Amino acid sequence: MTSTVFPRQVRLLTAEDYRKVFGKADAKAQTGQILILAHRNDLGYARLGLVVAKKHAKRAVDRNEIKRMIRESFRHNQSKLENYDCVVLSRPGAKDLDKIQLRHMIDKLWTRLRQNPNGNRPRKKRTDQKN
RNA sequence: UGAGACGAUCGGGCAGUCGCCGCUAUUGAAUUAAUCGAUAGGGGAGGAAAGUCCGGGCUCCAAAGGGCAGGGUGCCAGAUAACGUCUGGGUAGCGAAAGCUAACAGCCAGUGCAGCAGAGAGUAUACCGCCGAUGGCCAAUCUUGUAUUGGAACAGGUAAGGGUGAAAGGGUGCGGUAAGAGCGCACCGCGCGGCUAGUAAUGGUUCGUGGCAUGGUAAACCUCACUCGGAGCAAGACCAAAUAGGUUCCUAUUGGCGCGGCCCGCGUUGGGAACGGGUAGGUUGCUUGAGCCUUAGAGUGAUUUAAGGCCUAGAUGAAUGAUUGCCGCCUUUCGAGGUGACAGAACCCGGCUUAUAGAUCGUCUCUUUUA
RNA sequence: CGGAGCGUAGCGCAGCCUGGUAGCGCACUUGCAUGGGGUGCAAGGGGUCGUGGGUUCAAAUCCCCCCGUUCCGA
Repeated sequence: MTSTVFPRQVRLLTAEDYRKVFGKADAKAQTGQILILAHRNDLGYARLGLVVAKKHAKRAVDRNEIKRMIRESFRHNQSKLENYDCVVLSRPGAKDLDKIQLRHMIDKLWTRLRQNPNGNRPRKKRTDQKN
């Protein structure tokens, strides 16, 4: 598989796919603005799903912007992500970042997800798994 | 040139690289279909895509005739598929003008409402004031009377003035009167009628007539005129797994259980088949349309007629992006930085409303200033 | 995407239909009762009625436009 294409198979399409990731996250990485949850699949390649809440970014333009940046970043980094199904969630404050900051942040998060799958810094322990 | 009014258009451009979503053509996976790829070509957010405030198309449901109730609209005429939209005209207000704004029908059909203040708030009223002619009261005078003069303000009259209020029942002047009053007259305003211009709203009038009402509120009930069935593409149509369940038939003279002493039989259960409903999911609806552009004709105009040309997003955990260079524009501390504002299609159109950096074009006005 | 509501004091709600005075409970402040607290009694403060227009003499209330927020419908 080439490293920079983004065809249909690498997206999470059904509610079932999302439920698996939310039900049991094998890895995660986060900052104040972005949270990534991941779950291993049997397909041999990584897939991406997006959740950008209307509450966090009021305007449709902002939501599209965030989703496009994440997708673009995933496209360039997907070969490193093995067979993870990733769901990227926005958090309040995501809309206040400009495009460049957002891009750098996500690029770093992929690396962190791979190197440190259980990934929290100890002081920022968040135990609740709701959503 | 400056200030301003109205209308229209645009909403960075070109090229390269890496991606995403439809379409068309060719082609591959044994073959048809479906599906999944490959290559090439061509397309891919807006003027508001927004708010969902109106109106239609389209779809299903209901009814199929009429009325009531309820909602909406509201100067007149026209445009339109339709409208609460638009155009033209009228009236009123604002502005120096170009122009702009107006839910702009009816409270002389009825019912209601108007707190506080104020004397009085709707077939007017009498607090202060004014008058007190007339009828009474008191005093003086001499002519002794149905007298004259003066006084008080009892009855009474009054709507000029003060005061209250958002609003006090035409205005000004003259006459008139005890004081006043449309009580009378003139002018202005108003109502009704006539004549006249206009399709009409409405305007004009050296015409006649009425003394003068007909106060405000209908985004109060209401009256009048016109109009409206309900829901919405998450509508609707089609295909249809797993699991559970329904109907019908077959199978077992050789299954189990129950009814029974036993057989037949019946019920239930097992196995199989068919049928219909239908969830997850999928397909469709889904983009050729009251479409756009150009020219010509009709009309003051909205708009419309004819001819020719064009095809211009169709996603569905939801595409339309990222990056590099040049040009253009803006800021600048001359190193450089930014690329804009409002904002992202979700069945489709016609409007309205709201948000909006900047740029361009056209028509028109002018109290001032310049030529 | 479509369709319904709701915004009033710090919090939860009345008042709106039928226009003139914004009220109730909890909370808050002060005083009294108690040695002190809780509790009780009495008094008091606090509201651009979400925003901006319009109708009206007068708008929380009637009518429009915006802004939040909640709930429905595969």
